[in-house]
Amino acid sequence: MALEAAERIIDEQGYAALTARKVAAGIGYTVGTLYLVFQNLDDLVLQVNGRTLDALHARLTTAAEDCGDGAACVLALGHAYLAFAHANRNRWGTLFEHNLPPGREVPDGYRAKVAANFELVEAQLRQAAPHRFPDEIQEAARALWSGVHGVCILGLTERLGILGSGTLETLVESLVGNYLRGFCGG
Amino acid sequence: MALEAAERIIDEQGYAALTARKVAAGIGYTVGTLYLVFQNLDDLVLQVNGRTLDALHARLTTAAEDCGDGAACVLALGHAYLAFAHANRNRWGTLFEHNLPPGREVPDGYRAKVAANFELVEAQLRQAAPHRFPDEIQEAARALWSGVHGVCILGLTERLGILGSGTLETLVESLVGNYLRGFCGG
DNA sequence: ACCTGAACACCGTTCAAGT
DNA sequence: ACCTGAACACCGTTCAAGT
Repeated sequence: MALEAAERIIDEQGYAALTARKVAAGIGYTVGTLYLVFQNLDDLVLQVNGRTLDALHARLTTAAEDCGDGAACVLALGHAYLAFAHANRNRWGTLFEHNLPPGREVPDGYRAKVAANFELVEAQLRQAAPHRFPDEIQEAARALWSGVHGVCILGLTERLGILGSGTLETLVESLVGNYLRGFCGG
Repeated sequence: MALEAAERIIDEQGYAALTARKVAAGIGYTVGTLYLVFQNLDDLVLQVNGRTLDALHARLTTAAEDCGDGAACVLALGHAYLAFAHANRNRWGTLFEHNLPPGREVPDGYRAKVAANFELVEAQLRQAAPHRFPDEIQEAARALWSGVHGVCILGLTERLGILGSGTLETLVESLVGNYLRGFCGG
C-alpha cells in the first residue's frame, strides 16, 4: 500500500522529505502509477493524515477510560495528546505542516475525524463542570485543545528553549490544571 | 533590499510560494546573485523571520503600556499577539512553517529575539502574581504563550471549524482569564 | 487493464565566464 | 568587484506508448 510507504518515509525523514518518486519507489512502481491511484500528492497526504487522526482518536479513547473524575480525565487527555505527538513526531507534525493549496477545501470525512477528537474532550468537560452550558463546554474544549496543542507544537519544535519532554508534561499540567480551576470554580 | 522583496512575496502569496528566482526577479537580479548575499534560502527566511519577531516585539511592547493591572496586561498581550498574527497572517505563519534542515541550529540572535518576546509576558505575570517564585512565573509564561499561540495557529489555519477572528478573541479571553484565575488565586 | 518512461515546467544551488 | 547564464540534480504532474 502506497499509504504505508508514505508513512514510512515520513517517520524516517519527515514530511518535508516526502516525494512522489520516493513513495513510488517504496512500493516498487514508477511515478506515473501513483497518479492512477491518487489525484495528486495533496490527496495522498490527506489520506495519511486521516489515518493519523484515527490513530490519535484510538489513543485518546483509551486514555479517557479509568481516569477517575472529569477533571482528571481532561488532564489525562492532555497528557495522551502530548504522548502521541511525541511518539509519532513526524506523522503528527505532518497534520500541521501540510497546507492545502489555496483553492482546495478540507474534505468532509477529514472534518469529521477532527470533530470526533474534539468530542472526546467535550465529553469529559461535561463531567468535570456539569453546571456549564453546552456552548461554554464547547468554548472550553476549544481553548484547552488549542492550549495543549500549542505546548506540543512549540515544545516539540524546540521553540520554547526546552529540551526533554518531561518539562512539557508539567506545562500541560499547569495549563490544564489552572484553566480547570478557573473554569470549574467560576 | 532582497528581504523586502521576500516579504512582499510572502505577504501576497504565502511562504510556500517563496522562491529564490522570484526574490531575485523582485530586485531585478539573477538567481545566482542571491547566493552572493545569502548562504541559501534558509538563511534568507531566517532573516525575514528575525524582522517579524522584531515587529511583534514592538507591537507587544506598546500593548503592555496603559493596560491597567498585571492580569489585564497579560490579557492585552494575548490579544495583541492574536491581532498581530491576524494582521500579518503570512509573515507570522512563516515563523512556524519554515523548518530548518535537520542539521542546522537556530542562530543565537534569533533565540534572543524569541526570548525578548517571552520576557514581556513574564514581566506582566510578575505584576499579576507577585507572590509567585521566578520559576513559577517562567512556567506560567510558557504555558500562556503556548496556549495563546495554539489558539492562533488552530484558529487562523481554520482547524477549529471557526470562521471569523471574533470568536478567537473570546477563546483567548477564556484561556487567559481562566488560567490566571487559577494561577493568581492558587 | 495496468504500467512505463519520457517529457514539461518548475525547483535550490553552484560556478565558470563575462564586464 | 559584481553579475550572468548555463548547468546539475532534483521536484510534481501528464500522457503517449507499450504489454
